[in-house]
Amino acid sequence: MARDITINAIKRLPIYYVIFEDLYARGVHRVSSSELSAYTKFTSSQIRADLNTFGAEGRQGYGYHVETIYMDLKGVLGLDYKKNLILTGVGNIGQAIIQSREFESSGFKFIGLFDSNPNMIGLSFNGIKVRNISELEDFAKNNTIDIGVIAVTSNSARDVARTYEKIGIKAIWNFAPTVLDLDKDIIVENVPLSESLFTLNYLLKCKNDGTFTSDDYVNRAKDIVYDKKLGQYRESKKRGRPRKENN
Amino acid sequence: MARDITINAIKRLPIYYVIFEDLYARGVHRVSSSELSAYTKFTSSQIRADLNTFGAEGRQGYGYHVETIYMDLKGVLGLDYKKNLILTGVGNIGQAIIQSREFESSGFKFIGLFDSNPNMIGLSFNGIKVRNISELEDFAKNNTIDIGVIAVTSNSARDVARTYEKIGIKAIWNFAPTVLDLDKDIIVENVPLSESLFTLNYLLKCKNDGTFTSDDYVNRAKDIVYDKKLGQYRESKKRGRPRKENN
DNA sequence: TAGATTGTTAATCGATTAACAATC
DNA sequence: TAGATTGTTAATCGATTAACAATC
Repeated sequence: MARDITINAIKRLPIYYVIFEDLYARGVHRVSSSELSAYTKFTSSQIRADLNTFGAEGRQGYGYHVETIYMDLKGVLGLDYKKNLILTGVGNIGQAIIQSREFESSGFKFIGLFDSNPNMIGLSFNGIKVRNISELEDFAKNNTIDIGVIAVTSNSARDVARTYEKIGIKAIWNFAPTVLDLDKDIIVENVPLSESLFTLNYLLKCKNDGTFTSDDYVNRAKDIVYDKKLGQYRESKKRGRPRKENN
Repeated sequence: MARDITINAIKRLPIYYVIFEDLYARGVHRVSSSELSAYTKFTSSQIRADLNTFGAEGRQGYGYHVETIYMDLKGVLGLDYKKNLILTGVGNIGQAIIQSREFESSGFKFIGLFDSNPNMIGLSFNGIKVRNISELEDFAKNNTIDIGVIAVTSNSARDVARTYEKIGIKAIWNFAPTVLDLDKDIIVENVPLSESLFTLNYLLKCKNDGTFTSDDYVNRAKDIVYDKKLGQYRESKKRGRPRKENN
């Protein structure tokens, strides 16, 4: 039976997908939850629970059939059909995304590129011509767009987002460090580059500080909890079923 | 008194920092937890609790003094002193990172760029020459490196990581979609681009599916829980102190 | 002062996990 | 068969949040 699924579990599914894609490409046929645990650092219990959320079936004594689960995950995540993407802002990040081969095998295809810089307009990337952003509305009338990517600088991100909203785009992948204030029914996924760097730096500082005494805390294999009574950071207690007493 | 702090709260601190930086730059002097709630979609309770984790002081009836908290956050996150970065892989993503102005004001400074492509070696970005990656070990002997950035393709990411490990780098910002298997005392922050796109796509699919009936679920202002009894997704119940009964 | 807003507590839900029966 | 590993339950800890006294 399907189990409870939460946003936390949803965010782990792509992680499993990437691993299964790799296993499949390498010709691995079966994998157990404890092997997956080694790859992900999640507990094997959690992995079994997560895979169960979408009805993945393993076999006792065998584990999971890589191809089956890979295809299941493709289906669940919607990576088994074609998605049309457009991108605005053909700068460095934009070009990196367009030219990445990472997304093709999961059905993502760029069909339009836009920029406001006259030097960029007319150039081609991956066989796709860069158009003036003013042509976006017309383009949208003649093409089905599933996802809009924003790869412009912070200043113009809001304008681009509003244009996307106007032409009916319902999903936005945003690389600008800007909070977009859009209609509620538009899904936005931000890629918070600086936040990621700041977190890294903070953990490094804590390590150098001696704020954390175990490397496990820093690597976040374990959760960190500040214990008021101890007056210091400690590994969080395991949630879940308590370990059996040894007598 | 300092409150419990966990990895979840730590990850929110950079979010607050970015907001306070923006408020400060715009000359805003004070901000209340409920205003911050509007920006972040976190509850004002959570914001007050989070700011308390590092001893930030607000004033009743006034809120938080923007400059004070901004400077406090800088100190807490270690963004008030200089960090030396090197980067390997001066491709599109690499160039995007080097040329971003986003990190400078928080003390991050690139001091070395490396690549294995002969066409890149010798070029300069932001006044920094690209060196052959074979020079990295020597470079490390003569320079203090705080953070190593990996912006190469998946194939060579593990090699670069091992070189970083060898020369004693303790913090790695990894853009390659590759799990790095490094010594426990090295902190790795991955930037999982494809996972982010896959999550976006999944939420879009669920929306189109009708799997979620409220836009709030999709935008994740609310947590999503699959309720077995209802047989459908619903908003998760509020944790925390229960609402007072109205009689 | 009156109004606003913090700091903190008390309470609850959900995430997580060890165990183990089931079974391939 | 014997061994391995799943699927699921039962249990617990932590994250979260409404409330409200304190106080600027």
